[in-house]
Amino acid sequence: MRVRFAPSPTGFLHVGNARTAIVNYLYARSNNARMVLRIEDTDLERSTRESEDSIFRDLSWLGIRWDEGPDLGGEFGPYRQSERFDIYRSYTERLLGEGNAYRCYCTKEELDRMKKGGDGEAESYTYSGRCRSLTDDERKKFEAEGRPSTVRFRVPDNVSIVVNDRIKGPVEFNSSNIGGDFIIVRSDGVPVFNYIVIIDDTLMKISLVIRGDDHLSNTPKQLLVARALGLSEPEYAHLPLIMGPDRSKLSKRHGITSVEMYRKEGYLPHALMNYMAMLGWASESGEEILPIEDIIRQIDLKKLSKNAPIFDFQKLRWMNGMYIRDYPLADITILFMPYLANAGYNVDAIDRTHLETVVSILRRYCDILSDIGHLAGIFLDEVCVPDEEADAMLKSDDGKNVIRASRTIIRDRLDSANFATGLIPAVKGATSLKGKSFFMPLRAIITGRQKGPELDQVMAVIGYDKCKMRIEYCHEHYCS
RNA sequence: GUCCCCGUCGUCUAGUGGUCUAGGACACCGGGUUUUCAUCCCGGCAACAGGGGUUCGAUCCCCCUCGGGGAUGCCA
Repeated sequence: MRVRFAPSPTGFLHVGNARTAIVNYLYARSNNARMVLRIEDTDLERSTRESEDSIFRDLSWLGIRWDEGPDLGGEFGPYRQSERFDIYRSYTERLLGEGNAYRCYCTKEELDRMKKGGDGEAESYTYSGRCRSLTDDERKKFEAEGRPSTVRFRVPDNVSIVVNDRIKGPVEFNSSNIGGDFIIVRSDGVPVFNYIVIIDDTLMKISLVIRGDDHLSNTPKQLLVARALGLSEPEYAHLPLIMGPDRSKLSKRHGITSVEMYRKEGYLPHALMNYMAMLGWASESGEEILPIEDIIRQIDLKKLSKNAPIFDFQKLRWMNGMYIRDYPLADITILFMPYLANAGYNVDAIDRTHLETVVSILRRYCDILSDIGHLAGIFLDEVCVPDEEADAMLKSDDGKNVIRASRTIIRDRLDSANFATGLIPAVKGATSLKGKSFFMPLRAIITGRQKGPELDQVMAVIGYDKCKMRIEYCHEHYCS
């Protein structure tokens, strides 16, 4: 059994394509199938090697592994369509020779005119078939004029084509309404997708094509080509497209859509894969967060939803947070380090055990790794410059009272051994404040914020010196 | 326009001719824990698109309508 993922390298890996890749991968793992990575780079203008590299990197980051591809080779290569033109050429000659294809000399301008003329219904246009039955003389005349030509596939009349889709069930098309004779080779000699995709799928012995729903309507064209060429036909499974909140195809204007951006913002690959697997599928138990291995064990094409799901950014975020909280502490600490570095901390200089303690407290506040950036200061900064809320609190009478009392007490009555447990009751007694009017100012002094982890926990971690320094800082700024 | 696909809480889904007073999760709202916030725990709100059939009985099967999406490229 063999499956394939066939991206075109014309940009970053989009989450929609990523889901196709993920389902292919999960299916392959679950059925012990080989996974082929094929690069569909026949759009010479838009395809770039950089895109290809970034797609490889993003797939790898997600944890997707393939068995054959441009980077690994394999017995059915080459795996870039741009390196297979000779193969396609021989098929084109056969099609031409057997009358299943013909040269079309219509220019773009002529085609445009045909579209606009007629009924005025540009939308319902199908190629008129003007060049379908050119005489030898007419053909020679066009050639003599030096007219460039495309190659069109001769679509037979009124033939029923049934796609036995593993997700949708049988879908019937009639050859008479798939848009007429379609171009299979451009005037510059480069073959087009709808033509060569089926050649590659059969040559690469793909048994099941799992791809996006947007290809379903094109499948009859591909099947017709296969029949004309006598090629075997793969099975198909068309995945519903992922939608944006407005129910149109998910795109940039809906939010982040590139896998690369999710990686950079601090989503975990397992969380992303788990979420994407849940988009259109449910586990037997109804659990939504489960190890990839369990998903592989349970996944079943028949259980995939036929509805096009809306991508729920919020739920992905939530799920990522769950992963962050469940991760082994030592590992998640390492994953947080680049984000701490990015926020300006010299992570290598910080004791690892201390860092793990900080992370163990702060990860409860993080849905994505980058969230730690604005929280780390509570533990890692020397002094915490109060934010707007904290500033207002510290300017109040209660605020100043607490600052003064804290300063006196930590300087004169406490040391590093007893301050963490002693400061709160001592200052409370000295100010005779209680409840929020006591804790909120103290929190503002120690952390510069009005919310965050429990104060005694913070103090125990930052230590006497840092605590004292922060109190002195506030005294200087608010009481003098 | 034409062809094709799809319609269960706001969202992702479970369910299948009676066990459905339709289950779970996110979001939202309320409560508890936290003298804060978040985490965590408990509770609540909320859906079978509409209309016809078939049937003793339809969310489930069939048809129509409506709604959404995709295709209709010398893009993939």
